[in-house]
Amino acid sequence: MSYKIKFEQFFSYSFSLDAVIFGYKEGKIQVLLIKRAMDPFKGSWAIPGDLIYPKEDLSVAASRILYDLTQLENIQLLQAQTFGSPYRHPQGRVITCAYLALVNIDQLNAVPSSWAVELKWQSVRELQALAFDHNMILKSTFDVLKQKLKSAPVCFDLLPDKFTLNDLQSLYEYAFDTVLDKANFRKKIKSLPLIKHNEKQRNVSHRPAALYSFDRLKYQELIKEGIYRFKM
Amino acid sequence: MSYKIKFEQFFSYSFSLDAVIFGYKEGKIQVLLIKRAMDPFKGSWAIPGDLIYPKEDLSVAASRILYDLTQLENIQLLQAQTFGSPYRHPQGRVITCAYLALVNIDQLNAVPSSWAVELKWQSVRELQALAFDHNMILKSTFDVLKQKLKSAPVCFDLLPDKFTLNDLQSLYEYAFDTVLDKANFRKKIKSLPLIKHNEKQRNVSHRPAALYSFDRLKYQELIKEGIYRFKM
DNA sequence: GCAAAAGTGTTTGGATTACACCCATGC
DNA sequence: GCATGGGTGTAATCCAAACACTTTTGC
Repeated sequence: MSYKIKFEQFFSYSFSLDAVIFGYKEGKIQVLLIKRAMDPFKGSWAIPGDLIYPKEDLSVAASRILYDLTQLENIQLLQAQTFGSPYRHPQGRVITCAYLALVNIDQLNAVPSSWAVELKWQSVRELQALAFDHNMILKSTFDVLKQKLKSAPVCFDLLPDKFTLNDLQSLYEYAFDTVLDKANFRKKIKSLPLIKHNEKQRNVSHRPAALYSFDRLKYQELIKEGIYRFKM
Repeated sequence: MSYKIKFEQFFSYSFSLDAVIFGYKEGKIQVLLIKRAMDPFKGSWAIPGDLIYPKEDLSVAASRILYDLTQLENIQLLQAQTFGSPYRHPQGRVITCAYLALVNIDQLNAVPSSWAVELKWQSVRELQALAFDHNMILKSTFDVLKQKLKSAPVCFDLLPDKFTLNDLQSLYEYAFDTVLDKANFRKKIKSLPLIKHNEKQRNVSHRPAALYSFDRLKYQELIKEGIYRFKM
């Protein structure tokens, strides 16, 4: 069988990358959205994303695009699903690959730039209609996040450096839309390398909770020794 | 910031799909490879894959490409990773998305066609150097397969309709490169909806093993009721 | 003292592990 | 009978769930 289409015509696609950035604030997992200054979908909220350059590697492009639109730097991006429905972009065939990252919202300063005129964090369970097929992309990427939360200690990327055990529990409860037993949750995480600080919560009208940090070095050691495997 | 590159120039990529087909034979997980009749990598073994058509959906294209090269039809394909290193294809920028499928080798008849001159099943743990970055693609896709084997009853797609419990155990042992306790393995799978046939193995110089089938309908029911969750 | 949330201990039943043992077939 | 794998039972242990209880803070 031979091609009915000339070889050159195959080179008529475009490829874009979307950076789905997840954070955690006020008990909710939130996603970073930008308001588009250009058509198509001018004025709509969208996941930050743009076309790749000809000689750019995918993950490098994802970082560059995220920086261009939000000024965020040094964020570890992870590949999720690829979307390529022929008519997903009104101006031509654009196949897009979603990347995801988990960040601590308080420790970074996102600023809208390039064609992003505005920027906001929106909780993933209260989303309006987004540009393109971005609702679908978000849903799929959130599923990848949930998978990650079960199998790797990425929850600590979402939390501030110092957090309470109840913060940690609430994060999992929000992510999986369940209620967990406090005592059992604490037993479960006992095997994790956490540092307990002397510091405590302040200005709460109840017993203040202890503050913890995740011991990344110790975690690396445990993994290297092969004794421990994270599982939630 | 504005683009230094004209919009049209972004439409100078090509996009391909690779179909990583896994089977199970002679106690080994095998992958379907084709021998390339064209440059680049003429004569090399490769994962079946080709360029997408302009108006084609990704999964549809993956099925069409698999059919073009191997005559295999009606195979459920599942998206895995996307690979887009700028120089992975010597003739231009080709980003590729890997799909995977699990098949029963004995129940299908793959025939090399189009530019595939030859075809073979090769065990995934004894691979030679493949064309392009296909060794990397295969490794990554095999990881996805292992993930699937843990979380969904896809093992039965690899096995013949009637199989012994030892076949099933050997499959998992090969996939995860471990040795499992027979008695404990059987206890674990007791919760699975298996049909035990009256038939037995033949012409073996030891006690013949009973033959089983996977009860897909019952499995669907169990899942719908939400009582059961597959886990290995 | 009271409300509110932090934090801990105990019991129970089900799953996992290790290991020993019996069974059916061909030769 | 014996070699070869098929197939099962048991006890020890670990783990998860359910739930009750104690502690510390602000007001």
